[in-house]
Amino acid sequence: MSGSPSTDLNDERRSTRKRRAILEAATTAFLRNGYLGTSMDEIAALAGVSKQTVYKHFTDKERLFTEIVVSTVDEASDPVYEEVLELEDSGDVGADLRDLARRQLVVVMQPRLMQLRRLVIGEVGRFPELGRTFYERGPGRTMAVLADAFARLAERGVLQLQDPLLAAAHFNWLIMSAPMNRAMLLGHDEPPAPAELDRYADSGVQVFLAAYGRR
Amino acid sequence: MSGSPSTDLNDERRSTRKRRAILEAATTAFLRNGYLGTSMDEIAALAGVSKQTVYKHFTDKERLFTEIVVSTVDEASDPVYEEVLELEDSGDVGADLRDLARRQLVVVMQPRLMQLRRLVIGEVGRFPELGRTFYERGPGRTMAVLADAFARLAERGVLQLQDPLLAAAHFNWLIMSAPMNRAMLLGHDEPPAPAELDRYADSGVQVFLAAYGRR
Amino acid sequence: MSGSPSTDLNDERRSTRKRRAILEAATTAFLRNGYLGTSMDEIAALAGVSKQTVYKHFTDKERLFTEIVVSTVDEASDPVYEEVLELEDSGDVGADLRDLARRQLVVVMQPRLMQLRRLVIGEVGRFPELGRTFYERGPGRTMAVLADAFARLAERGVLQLQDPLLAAAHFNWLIMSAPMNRAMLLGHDEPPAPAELDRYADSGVQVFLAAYGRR
Amino acid sequence: MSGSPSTDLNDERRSTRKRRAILEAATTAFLRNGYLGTSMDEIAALAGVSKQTVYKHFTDKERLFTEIVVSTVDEASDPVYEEVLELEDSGDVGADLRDLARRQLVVVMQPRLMQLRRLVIGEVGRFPELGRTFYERGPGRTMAVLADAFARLAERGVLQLQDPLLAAAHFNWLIMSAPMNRAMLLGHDEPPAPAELDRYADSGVQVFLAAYGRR
DNA sequence: CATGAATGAGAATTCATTCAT
DNA sequence: TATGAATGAATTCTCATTCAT
Repeated sequence: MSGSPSTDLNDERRSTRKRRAILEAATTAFLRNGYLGTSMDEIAALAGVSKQTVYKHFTDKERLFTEIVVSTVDEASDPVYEEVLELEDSGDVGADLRDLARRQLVVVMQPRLMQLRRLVIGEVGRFPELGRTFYERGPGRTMAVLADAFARLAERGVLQLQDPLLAAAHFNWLIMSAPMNRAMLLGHDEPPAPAELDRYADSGVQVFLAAYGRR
Repeated sequence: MSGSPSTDLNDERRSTRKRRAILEAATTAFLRNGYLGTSMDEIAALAGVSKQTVYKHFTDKERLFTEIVVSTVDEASDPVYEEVLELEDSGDVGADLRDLARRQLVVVMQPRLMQLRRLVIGEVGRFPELGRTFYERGPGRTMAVLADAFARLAERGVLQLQDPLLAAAHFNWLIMSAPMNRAMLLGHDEPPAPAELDRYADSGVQVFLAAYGRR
Repeated sequence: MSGSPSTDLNDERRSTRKRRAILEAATTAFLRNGYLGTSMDEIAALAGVSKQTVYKHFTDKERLFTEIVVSTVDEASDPVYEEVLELEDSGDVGADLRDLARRQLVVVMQPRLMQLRRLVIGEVGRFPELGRTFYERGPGRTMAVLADAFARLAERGVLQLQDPLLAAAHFNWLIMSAPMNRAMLLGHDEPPAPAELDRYADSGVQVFLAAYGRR
Repeated sequence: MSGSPSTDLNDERRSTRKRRAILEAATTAFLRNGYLGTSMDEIAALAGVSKQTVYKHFTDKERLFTEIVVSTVDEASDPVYEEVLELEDSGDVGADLRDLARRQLVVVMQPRLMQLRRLVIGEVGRFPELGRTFYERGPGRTMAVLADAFARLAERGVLQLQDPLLAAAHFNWLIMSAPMNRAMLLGHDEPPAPAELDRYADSGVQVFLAAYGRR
């Protein structure tokens, strides 16, 4: 029963709802127009709240910016990270790695992540810590777990390698650099055709295995 | 003859000198602070000329920006391109490719080029054609000549490959991606230690040859 | 109940009050100094509001300008138009027309209308639609109703005419052109002496009736 | 004889040629874009001379402006004035006046004169003396000679009138006001069709004669 | 004498941030 | 608490006029 819920609860919910609306609006705007290219007015209008409310929640344009960047970095890179964690040894390394590579590429090439990458790179001068954050929670973290996985596979004799981290880097960039650099500079913001991505993934794995596979 | 030089010549020289001063100032400023983060006042002051003079020479902020970007792209990517052209077959492919890779890395990792890359990537939304220009005159061109060179080596049986362009992409990114992505995001704008670069180059070539070298 | 009025109402009133203040300031400034000769700073200062507020209400200098011109045109020409609507046949056409002519002249020669006319004419190149608006809602409309009235008088045999619109034009300009052209070019912005206006009105009507009155 | 003409003469001619070029350019620009809407740069460029040269010849923007306005007023109104001077009594006043009216309308409605009229009217606030000049050398002068002519015709009994100046005003505006007001506000800058002008002229004369012709 | 540059200011417009209601 | 207004400065661009060469 109860009847109308307490005003406090309502307020709290309204507040968090607004907060989320602001975060979404800010993310959209910043990803599209960059830090300087986005105005607080724009964000407030897009979120459907007053500017005051924006400031109440985030004190600062800088603060709002770093907040949305950090949370978008996490949100976008977690799936990539988790893919790697799930890497299993089915007995056919080639198949396993191809599978991993394909899935990773799909996630990494999502428009939102591409835009985020551009945003962070473009603002490295102004916000160096955001670059570091992006690197560490993104490629850095991915390559670190990948290195762990490779080390385990090497112990079992499935791969042959001295430096797991180097191997992880090679794997990572062999697969992603070509499409990513194209997308980054050519502005292909629709995710590339899956078939094309698969080709990149498969040929990358092939090169990787020629160097690191069992002879 | 001789005596004092003609006024016309002086004027012409003064004009081109100023033009160059503006270009340099603009390049410095844009590379450091981005498109929106740079004001025309700043550029004029840095160049030691009046704002009018800037506008007389370049009509527009946009125009000035694209001009400096395009010319910096050329200036910075030409050396990379020429390295590849000079690739010769000394009988030891490994040595040849290592040599090429090392030299390429040094040029590509120059701070100025890194900043330019950041600048262009950060402004792809506002200036898509600059992204295309950068890609085509930069990595695109490099990989195209590299593919040609690889095709020749394959004809002589020195390399084994089906798709020269794919091989070129693999070579290119195997060598450059790791340090470049670090530098791009971590803002290491001093060129990385040569020894470190050499390691990246050598290990990249090793992987490449495992896949594409004669068995 | 009652007590202090609600904030919403206050806001609304404050907002519309400011809006009106801006419109008045803009009208004054534009009428006095023309479109280019008036700055937004000036208008804001004159209205006692901030520049932002001006822009919030009107987006644009152009928009503000056209808005004040259109509304001033209406406000100034409506009385002229209504004079004509009230034209009645008292049995003495001469007296009726003289009366109409005198009253019309007084309204038309008001300083504000003179300045508006100058403003619009001077900006016809930049704002052609304003010229059209002025013509249609001003002399065009007046002459159209006048033509109707004349047609009715002709039906009753009080006037003799073939082309009511032509007769209306003759009436209109016979009465107004002489003083209007003087005022327009000589800048007499104080309304001319009524006695003088009456002479213009009466002699114009006399000529008109010589041509269109019953013989 | 002679050979190459003296440098002095050449200079002088070059100078006057440039002066004329500047005047033409300024006239074009001012008539098209108004006083504030025209920049000295624009004029210099249009005249194909340097800004310095413009200033050497005319000291000031104001001076240049008043100069071109005054000379354009004369150049444009002289023909109107001369038409009236040539008014002769052929025995058929109606024909004579119709002839005069038609010719006057054609001259007065020329685009250049329309633009000049707009320009002067629009700038009356800034340059009141130009308004006066325009009035005096334009309609004022025309009506003055017209009044003289009418006085002579009245002496010979061809017209009946008390106040020649008033009759002249009536004649003048009866004929010109309708098309001129349309053109002034509707921006018809191509001269109206001659047939249409003739209708205005003829009907105006008809009304005039009904009032001032011999009974 | 004429060209390019400089000056110094002022235009329109926008912004981040803070009051007042 | 949230809205409209204000602040105060900055930005791009343009202008009339004057030096210097």
